[in-house]
Amino acid sequence: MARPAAVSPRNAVPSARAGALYEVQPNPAPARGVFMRLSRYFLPVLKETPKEAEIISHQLMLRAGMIKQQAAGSYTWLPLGFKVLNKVVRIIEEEQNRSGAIQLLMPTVQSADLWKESGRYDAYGKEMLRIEDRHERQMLFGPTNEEMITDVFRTYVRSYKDLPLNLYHIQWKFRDEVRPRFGTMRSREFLMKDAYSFDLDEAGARAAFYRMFVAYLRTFRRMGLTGIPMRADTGPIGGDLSYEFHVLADTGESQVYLHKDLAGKTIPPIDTDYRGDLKPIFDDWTSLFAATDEMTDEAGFKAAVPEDKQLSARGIEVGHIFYFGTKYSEPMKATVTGPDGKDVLVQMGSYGIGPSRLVPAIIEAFHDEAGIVWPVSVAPFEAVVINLKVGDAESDTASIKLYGELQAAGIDALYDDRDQGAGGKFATADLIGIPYQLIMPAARLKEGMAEIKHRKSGERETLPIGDAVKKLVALIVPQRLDTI
RNA sequence: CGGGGUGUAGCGCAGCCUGGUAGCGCAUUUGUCUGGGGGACAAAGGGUCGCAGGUUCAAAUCCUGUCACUCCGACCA
Repeated sequence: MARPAAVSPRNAVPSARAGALYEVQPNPAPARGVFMRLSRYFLPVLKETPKEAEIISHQLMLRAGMIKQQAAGSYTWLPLGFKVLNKVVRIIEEEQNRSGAIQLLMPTVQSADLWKESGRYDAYGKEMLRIEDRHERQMLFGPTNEEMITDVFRTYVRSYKDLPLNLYHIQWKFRDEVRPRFGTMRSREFLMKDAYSFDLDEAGARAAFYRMFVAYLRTFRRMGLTGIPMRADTGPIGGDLSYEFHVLADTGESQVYLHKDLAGKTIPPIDTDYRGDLKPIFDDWTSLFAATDEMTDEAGFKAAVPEDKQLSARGIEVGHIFYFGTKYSEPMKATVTGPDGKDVLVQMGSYGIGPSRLVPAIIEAFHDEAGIVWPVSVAPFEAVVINLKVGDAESDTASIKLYGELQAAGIDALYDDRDQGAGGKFATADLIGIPYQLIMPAARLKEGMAEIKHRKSGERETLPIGDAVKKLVALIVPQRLDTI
């Protein structure tokens, strides 16, 4: 958006380039629906819970008509689910772009050759889905893209002046998990945002890491979550630059231990300068203890955190960022010419977020007995107009008018015009988790009154029809969290 | 990959042990009523019982094989 398309990497001046890269970008308007009549929409909700669903998010995603299983660990995203997934993706894109990362798109099916170069073709094991094409060439459905992005990089980038560079894409991946489960929380085919940073030296790589660290804090917060960074295993690379981001939820797959204060910590604001030194923010967050059971144990935790600040919980891993130096640039010979005229191997890092896992993670965090309770920022619809007496001229007219006004006010709204009882409509609205229900009670329309139900609190308020749209806008807009 | 479980109508299930030609609830269709928490009444449609063999006069049911899904464990965004 902000970056001139014609700038050749080769000629780019670092300072000018950095300016373009790290400019704070305005948020594009959220996608709005067209006239969305529920009677004409495709929303196959289920009254009963399919037996295969074990955890609440999986059950609710099936019941709310968000997903349909097609095979073990592989799902169709039905319209409602896809809408949420896209909102999650949009937030990720906004925060990645804001941090200076640049989006591209790499293929899902890759040639085995690249993987042989890095040595991972043999190392990866059965999780990698290997395919043979008609010419009997070895292909694979990508489980990740380090090799490919390194190939892109080495093809075009020659000079240190083109650094720093962070390229990301959001693409479907496939890992042939032995045991997929929990719906899209752990599917074989899954959507992943993976970013890859390229820097001249470790100091640069560290700065790139901090940028992603900050972007991640902001990304999860904007979805209503607190993503807590936890020191993770760095493997053979070593160092301190590997963090997993976990969302706390009872059904989380990992046991996590953390300092209580992390759970309510304020994130870096929208005007955080990504060109500046972000180490203080990193230090601030990482000075408080947080680790998975892979990195610590009960005893270590108790020794590190004062008793009244100890929080032992379950966590869902929703992101992982790490620095791996020259692990791929070395075997794949990705070098740039430094200021001294000598070629150096680029320092790389990679940064993943799983949108298709975030959707169930958000549901794990936000639901009640009646169904999902979406945060506004990722809700499939921000509000639903419930016409309680479809077919009644007065009721229809008033409902359609208000729906139109909501749309005009930029609210992503749904109109429930199904010809059925009130109970069914309420149950559906609650189940699919629309944050605000604008209820049109036939009996009170004559008096010019309507009702707003807050999904989260259950609170209902009756108000003049003329005030309803204004009120909903005032409630919804701040909760989009797109200016925090 | 080791150990269990399950495949019967779109979904949830019964029937299987003790073979006799398939049933319940929800959903769907039509009509009437209803209209503030999955409403009522009436009528209707929908299933080669996962698949392939075998036993038998006869198989959803018994036997063999196979496929799929799923749960527990080891592994993972």
